[in-house]
Amino acid sequence: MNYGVIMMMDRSCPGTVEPILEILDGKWTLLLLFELFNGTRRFGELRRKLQPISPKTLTDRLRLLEEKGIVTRTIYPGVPLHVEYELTESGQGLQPIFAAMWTWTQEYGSYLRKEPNEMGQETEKLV
Amino acid sequence: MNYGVIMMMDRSCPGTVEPILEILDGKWTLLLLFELFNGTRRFGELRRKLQPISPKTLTDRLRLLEEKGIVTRTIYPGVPLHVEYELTESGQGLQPIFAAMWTWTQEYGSYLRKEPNEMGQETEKLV
DNA sequence: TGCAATAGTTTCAAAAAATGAACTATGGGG
DNA sequence: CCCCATAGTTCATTTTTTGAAACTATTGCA
Repeated sequence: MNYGVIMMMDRSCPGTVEPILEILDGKWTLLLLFELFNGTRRFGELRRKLQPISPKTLTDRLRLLEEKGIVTRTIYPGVPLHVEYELTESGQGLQPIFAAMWTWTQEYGSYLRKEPNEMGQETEKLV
Repeated sequence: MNYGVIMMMDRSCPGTVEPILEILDGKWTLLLLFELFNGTRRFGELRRKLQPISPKTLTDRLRLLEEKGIVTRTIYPGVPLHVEYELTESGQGLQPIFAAMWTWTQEYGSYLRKEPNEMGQETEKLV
């Protein structure tokens, strides 16, 4: 049973990591970040890609990410005006986390199940 | 602008990673997992450590994690009966994700802010 | 028989998040 | 002076999540 890394982080960790879950939280955040990992995006683009997200939810999310310093918002006046959203350095720095999630899914994703006992895994024991 | 890893994962990724966010989602999940990273825990122990979580929320969380194959539940009859929760292999496999979050926080945590413009960071530009 | 200690469940209320529909703002062109 | 396209905002409603309080179940023992 090797808890190496976590042992190092010990108790200070939950508190340390919580702010990040505030960032990743929310129904659409994940898709939104993936969209932005692939480059600068305009409001309308995001709205189309994340269909059927509501414009309110999209602005809520973007404002939160902006507040946390994850994205920048650049306004281009002119007709019609447009606005571009782009990841900051710390926003791009989120990638290793997603990479780790991806690795986990590769390794253990097949263990996932929705129906209890679907794959004959035992998670309940009577001793 | 180096989107290396994500570029590799491309579009398949959001769908691939989503199941994991289902696991990590929820107000208490993070603390709960940290508690279990440090070893086997009984229901009452978890309840005390996560105070003031309600027993309902705790069972909801544990049942979800069990369903997803992240924890096992072992019942020890006898008086008084007790139940132990323990991470499965895939549950322990979540650690690198937390490690990546921890690294992110070390690197960028200081950029985080609650109040708009608190640290003089520019996230809004007019071009 | 009833109490103690464990691990829950049940029911209902409260709070938080997401949605839908309609509306605002901007400014050049017809 | 109205229209177009952009990027939102506002407000009421629905859905989801969380919580609090009280209750159930098990079983050995006094």
